[in-house]
Parts: sequence; C-alpha cells; structure tokens
Amino acid sequence: MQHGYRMTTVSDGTEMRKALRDWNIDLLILDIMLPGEDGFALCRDVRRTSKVPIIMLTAVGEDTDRILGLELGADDYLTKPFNPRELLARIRAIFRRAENGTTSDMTESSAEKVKFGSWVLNLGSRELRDADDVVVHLSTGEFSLLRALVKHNKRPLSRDQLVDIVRGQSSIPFDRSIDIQISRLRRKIEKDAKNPKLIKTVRGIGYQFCADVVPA
Amino acid sequence: MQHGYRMTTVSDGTEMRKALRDWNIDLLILDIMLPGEDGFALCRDVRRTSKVPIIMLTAVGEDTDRILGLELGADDYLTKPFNPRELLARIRAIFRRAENGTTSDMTESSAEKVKFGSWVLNLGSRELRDADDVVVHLSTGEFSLLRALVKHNKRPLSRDQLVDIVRGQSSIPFDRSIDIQISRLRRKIEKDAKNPKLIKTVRGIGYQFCADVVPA
DNA sequence: GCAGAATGCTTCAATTTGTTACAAAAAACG
DNA sequence: CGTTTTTTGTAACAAATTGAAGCATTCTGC
Repeated sequence: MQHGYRMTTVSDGTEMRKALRDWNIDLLILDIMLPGEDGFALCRDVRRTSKVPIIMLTAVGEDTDRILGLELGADDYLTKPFNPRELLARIRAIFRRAENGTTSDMTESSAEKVKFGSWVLNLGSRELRDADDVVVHLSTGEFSLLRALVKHNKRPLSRDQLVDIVRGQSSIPFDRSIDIQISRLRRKIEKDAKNPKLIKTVRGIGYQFCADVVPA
Repeated sequence: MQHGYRMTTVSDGTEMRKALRDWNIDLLILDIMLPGEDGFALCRDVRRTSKVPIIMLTAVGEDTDRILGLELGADDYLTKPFNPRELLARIRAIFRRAENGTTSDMTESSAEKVKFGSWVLNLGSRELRDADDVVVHLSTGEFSLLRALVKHNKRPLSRDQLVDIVRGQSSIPFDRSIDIQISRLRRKIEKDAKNPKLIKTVRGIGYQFCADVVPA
C-alpha cells in the first residue's frame, strides 16, 4: 500500500493477463519497453476486453509514440524519467474522472443478463425472453444489432457506427441494410412497431435505444 | 465543427464563465497564460462548480506546474508546442473515460425527466407526456428544439444559436426553418398557439422558453 | 394610422426513413 | 453434393419529416 493504493507488479504480458483475470485491477501502468510482447500491442489487446484505465510509461518521448499510445486506448502517457508526484497526480486525475463512471471492466460490468421494458436479454446465450419467459428467436444480425443498441443505451448511434459494430466493417455509401434490420427488430420487440418506444429514430443521425437497461 | 467537435473560443475568464453558463460545454482547454486571470486560479474556480474535463495548455513545461495543474483538478496537461494530433488524441482519451460516466456538469443534476407547465419531458426516452400521461409525439427536430429551449430555460436564444444547437451547424443568412419548427412545436405544446405561454418570441432576438423547468 | 421589418403559417417539393416483396447468400440437413 | 430453410440485402414504393417560397399577420417607430 502506498498513498492509499495497493499495487501488484508483473513482469510480462502473460502475468499481466493473469493479474487482470484474477484481481480487480483499477488502473494499469504499462511500460512500453517490456521483454517479449510490445507495449502497444498489449495496450490494444487489453482494450479489446476491458476499459481499465491505462497509463503508458516509456523512455521514448517521441510525439508519434505518445499519440499512438493514446489512440490505442491508453488514458495517459508519461515519459521517463518522471517525477513520482506527477505520476501520482495523473493517477488521481484518472480516478477523479472515473469516479462518475461505472466499473471499468467490460466483462463484468456488462452483466450476463440485462432487462429492458418487459424483456430479458441473455447476452451469453443470446436469448431474448418476454415477460412470460418465452424465447423470441433472434437471428445473428438481429442479436448483434440489439446488443449494440443496448450497450450504447440512450445514445444515438449512426448507421455507420452500427454497421461497424455489427459487421465489423465500414459500410458502403448508401447502405440501408441497418434500416431493414432495425425494422425487423422492431417488429419483434416493439409492442407497436409504428410507435417504437425502445428503438427510436434520430433523423439525420441514426437510431437510439431509449429504454432503461438494468442488469438482471 | 472539426473532427466531430464543435468549439467555441473565448479570450478571458469572464467570457469563459459566460460560455460555461450559456452553453453546455463538454471539455475545457485552458491556456495558463491568460491575460487578466491566472490559469490555475481559473481551473480551481471552474472545479468548484463543475466537473467539466479540463486540459491545461501552456508553454511552461516545468514539472511543478504540471503537477499543480493536475492537482487543482485538470484532467490532462499539454505543453506547447504540441502536435495537434496529440491534442486530438488526448481529447478523445478524455471522452472515452467520460463515456462510462454521467453528465459532467454538477449544476445540472442529471435529471432524466423535467417538468414544465403540465408537461413532462423525458430526455432519455425522448417522450413528451401531458398531464394525463399521454404521449405526444414529437419529431426528431421538434424534440431537439424543445430540449434546447428547455436546457437554456428563461434565456432568449437567437435563431443562429438554435440552429447551431439543433443541427450542429451555423445557419445560412436568411434561415427561417427554426420559425417553422417553433410554429409546429407551439401547435403541439401550447394550449393556445396564438398566445404562447411556454415559447415566447423575443422580437429581434429569437425565442425564449419561459416556463419553470424542474426535475421530475 | 402607416411603412417597413420581423414573425407566423400554409403549401409544396425534396429528403429521409419505414416496409414490403423478392432474390442472393448462407446455413442446415439429408 | 443437392435440397431445404433461414437469413440477409436490394429494389421499389409508401410514409414521415423537413425546409423553402411566399403571403398573412403582427410589431416597431414614426
């Protein structure tokens, strides 16, 4: 324990992943110059599964490196040699920002099941159940779309964003496929597809999931 | 609009406070070397009333300054000369962190619902309900406009401001589209559209939302 | 009251979105 | 493999939304 923080030191990427899995890590300080794996690769890798704040640490002070680190998902960047007090200040700044937020780990913050309206969506088994616990079948695309909307609850998502999330690629200029999927999804989950309460259209922007989503 | 961000430039502390009051600022980039007030004082001052993220910007690269800035509540610190791409990366990093969180403004209790007159406007589900809890359908544009008016309650807003808020772009010289949207909105929410009580016209200026808005 | 300006509002065309029907693609099955 | 079923996307059209044009109305300062 130092300055109120408990810390664990690891020596390579494998140990890091183990620590992330076995402990509740609130902040990661990542040295780019690790033996074995490259720090950037590690950073990007962590970002795929977790939102844990990352401070990159390195002797290299080049702009491009710092930018690359930040763009890969690091939250801050510090160049060696650094003043320990500055590190501490940056750690505090990050926690101050995180205070508003939820838990940082996507894998556990996103509960296995979520509830909205009278529906329960099981994200693991990809099952959607109504109030009577009856499964409503969703196709792969419909489930992905719904998951994306639910995940970014109450935030309008552009068609491009949705295509990107659902299909993992940017869309062609006049792609209407998302509209059709939205239409199909609405037919399944909205009581009145003409007056959608869950998936609303934001004209000129895209779509927005409007219901409260709570872990269930 | 640049890189998806809309920005406003101010030249001193007074203007900054005005902008913070009149607009919904999501991020503050603060140059320490301001004329008049000291950047550090300003930073601490902003922190007293708001959680808006702050990036400090300065030519002084001394450790002590950077630490002081962070300890005063800045979220990040950038030394001039800086690479614009790094600033952009840091801005994105801050928003990424904030994404988990709630609204950044303490003064605005993150009220999901607001009440005015006999109406209840749910900002999350984009629904407007009357005294009998009946939903009155608003188009995307109507909702955006109403949200803008409600947000800047009791303050006259120019057409330019409204277009800017609603459509995220500055308007062309003789843009009357806001008038038409106002007209449509009045028809829906005013008891007597000829004698508007909620949305009043401020001749030569624009429009003003006059009712008391309270969290509900 | 009058002229000029600002605002209100109707009409209508352009754009955006919703949905149906159908074909292509993919998956499941034998 | 070929067949069947399911899923997905395209084309086409319907519906909703929006803003421009233009005239009506209201307001302001004489």
